[in-house]
Amino acid sequence: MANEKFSDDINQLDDFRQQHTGRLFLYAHRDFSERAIVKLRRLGHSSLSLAHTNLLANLDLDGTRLTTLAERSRVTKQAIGQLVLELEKAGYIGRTIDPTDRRATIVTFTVAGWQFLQDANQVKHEIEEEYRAILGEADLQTLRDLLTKLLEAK
Amino acid sequence: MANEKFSDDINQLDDFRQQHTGRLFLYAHRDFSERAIVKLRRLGHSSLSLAHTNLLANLDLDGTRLTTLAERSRVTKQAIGQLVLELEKAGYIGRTIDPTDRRATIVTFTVAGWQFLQDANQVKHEIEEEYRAILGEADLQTLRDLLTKLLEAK
DNA sequence: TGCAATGGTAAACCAGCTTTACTAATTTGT
DNA sequence: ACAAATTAGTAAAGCTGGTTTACCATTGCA
Repeated sequence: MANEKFSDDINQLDDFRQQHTGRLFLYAHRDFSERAIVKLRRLGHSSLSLAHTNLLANLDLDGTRLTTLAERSRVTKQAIGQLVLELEKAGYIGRTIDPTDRRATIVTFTVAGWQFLQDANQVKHEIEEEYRAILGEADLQTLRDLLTKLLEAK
Repeated sequence: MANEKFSDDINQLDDFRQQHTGRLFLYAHRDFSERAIVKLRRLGHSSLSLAHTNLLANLDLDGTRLTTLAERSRVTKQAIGQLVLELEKAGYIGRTIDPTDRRATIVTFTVAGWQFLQDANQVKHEIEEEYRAILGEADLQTLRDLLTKLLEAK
């Protein structure tokens, strides 16, 4: 069916076939995420993933409000709420009611959570080391800089 | 609670706070995806997104087997099956049984599907033009090259 | 005192897949 | 020639990492 109708356009297909940049971004994220999860599992952190490490990295030592965490992580408070729930189940954080505002929840580290944060940080460094081995120090930095520039221009 | 226990470690937090590369990839993909969906909607293609464009770009003019599409798109045949279903509902593709192998399905363009493919291609070019405006021609190419190198090294 | 703003929760959905488990048709090995 | 393995595809659930819509409880301000 398509043959006769579209044969004039066949030369366009070469252009269509080129992998678009969005697809490269998707695969890159998944690559990083998969590497991270494997490493976290090996360090004994099951059931948690990259998203949780991001939350913990935004937690102050003396505890942080959920809404503040949401702003810092650049996601909705509902999303943070879900991550907090999972981290709480894993025993990595605790919640207390803010005495100065009883609507608010203060999220704090536990000892296990502090260990998770350090392990997550190590994982991050390991993966970036792997990337450095592929691209070299300068090009990894270039990649990060270009992505940052692209996202900040939005 | 955390205050006394972890105060020695406070200097480590600076390192923890650095946005990891995986997060940059995630946001970059979402940025591309959002731009694409907005543009596709404006061209009259509702209910379809980036993933569908990727499938269509791998369709031969005379039709292609579902399994072949999956290999070219680098996803599972289940994933392709889902996309095919949605494209079929939208009237962009048709399916026929392969007469030489009755297990197999041949996926072909419709006229509307061909139009969608051309529109999707235009959208891709528009977004990359927007990125070019931010990074410049050379740096956009560098970004693409670095991502490709990273993914091929896997 | 009343009502909007703020902190948080609940449930459904979106995007783009994968894993697990299966059926039907075809090919291979003996 | 016929059973076993392989291949094409479907079905349903789950995963990663969120968002939107709708809501309740508390607080702040006029």
